[in-house]
Amino acid sequence: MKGKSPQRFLKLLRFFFLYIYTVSQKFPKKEKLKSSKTIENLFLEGNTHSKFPLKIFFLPEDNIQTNLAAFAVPKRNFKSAVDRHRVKRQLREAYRCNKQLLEEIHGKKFVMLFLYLGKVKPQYSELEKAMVKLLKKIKDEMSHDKD
RNA sequence: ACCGCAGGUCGCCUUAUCGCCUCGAGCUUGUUUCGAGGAGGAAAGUCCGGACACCAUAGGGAAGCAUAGCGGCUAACGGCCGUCGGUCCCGAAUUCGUUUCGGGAUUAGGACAAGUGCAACAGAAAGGAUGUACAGGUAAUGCUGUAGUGAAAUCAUGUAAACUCUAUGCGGUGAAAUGCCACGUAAACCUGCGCUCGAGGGUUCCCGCCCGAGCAGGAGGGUAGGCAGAUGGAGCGUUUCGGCAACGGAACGCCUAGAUAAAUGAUAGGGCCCCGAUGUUAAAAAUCGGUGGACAGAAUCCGGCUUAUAGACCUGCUUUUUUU
RNA sequence: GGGUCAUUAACUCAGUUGGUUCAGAGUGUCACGUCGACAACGUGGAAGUCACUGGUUCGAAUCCAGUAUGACCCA
Repeated sequence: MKGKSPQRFLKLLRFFFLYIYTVSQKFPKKEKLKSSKTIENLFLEGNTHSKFPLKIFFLPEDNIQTNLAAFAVPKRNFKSAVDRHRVKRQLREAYRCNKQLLEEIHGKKFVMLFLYLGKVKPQYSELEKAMVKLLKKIKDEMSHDKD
């Protein structure tokens, strides 16, 4: 009984934090980039940034409701489908946890594609670092343009 | 008890937080709340066989492909089971020439007495051609035997995973099939062939049958969304009966992924197992360390085959050691 | 999801259909010659389990089956 109460307190605290900071950490179907036409357009006209082991293609788009994101891992670097899939999932997770960085720029929406360039399976923490760095870079650039 | 072989089963567990997909329910009808479910034995390779769909409710012949002792199982099969023969290994008996019996492994195993091809080297001679040595025999002769060469030597020579023949089976395409809905454009332009004297199509060719006004190429324009197909099935489990077995029948119970730029995850902790080190006479316990926990991710669905696979468990057989 | 091919010396390829005489060419490489020296040229040599594993056969780079790797095609 005595041991339970601090644990409960911590739980509540965590809930509080999550509620305040991450308004929406969800990543439903609607936020996935699916149309092959827009992807082709993205490759043709989009800008790129890279921070090893990630590379991002992005393009501002007007007539969409939310940011759209897609993830890719080349078959050349990972032969096993299981490994490819796993890296993709980790990328998706990293984006999901950090996508609120982009939502602070109001008015502009993006289409983007993350490409994994490494040849070995990554640690999640490295991926997350790279992801944060890239998103911040875009944010800075875009808010600069606005001014 | 240990080692090896064969067959079979399983193939990490659990807690918290944050997510993903499907289905059901609730209402405040929304980027919501609650509940239930969410990868494999190979999902893999795509090597076979089906179901299903469309093309004539699929015809005749040719070509092509596949299979190959015999019998059975099956929706079907190139699969599986049984059995005969061949080859190899082990053991026992034996007249020690080998043969017989038992056990195991393996086997694409029809036909060269229809025709054609090929048969290196060696050898006299490799299929219509000849003849060495020795012995025997004859009226006479490679007429006969042995030796010698070779995988094979006159014996219907060997070879069909050589062409081929025989028997059997196979129409084609493949969920990117097919049907419906929505959106959009160009029913336009150029060249060739054709419109009942028939282009073209029915996915190799010919015949037959059917369809019948477009077809082929060029440049260019539009779209590349949704729903059905599509997840209840040759389904799974238990018991029992028939059968040597593969498998089949009956009864009872169960519902078990359905994505589509493609869900089934991420992070942190605990346990279990494995490896290494410390420890100990030896073992055990304990402690510390490990990007340690195989192979691998459904894509219309089933039945096989093949290949990859850390570790754990079960059954049978063999060998060695100890005890009785 | 479905289909078609390839793999021979360090590199680029013949040979494979039709089996034994069979592993060969060019480039590169090594040695020698030529030259005062180098290039070029000439002569000679080395280098391969014919991708791997089985099977058929007297005999397999070649025939058959499986595996691995690579390439290409189909809306």
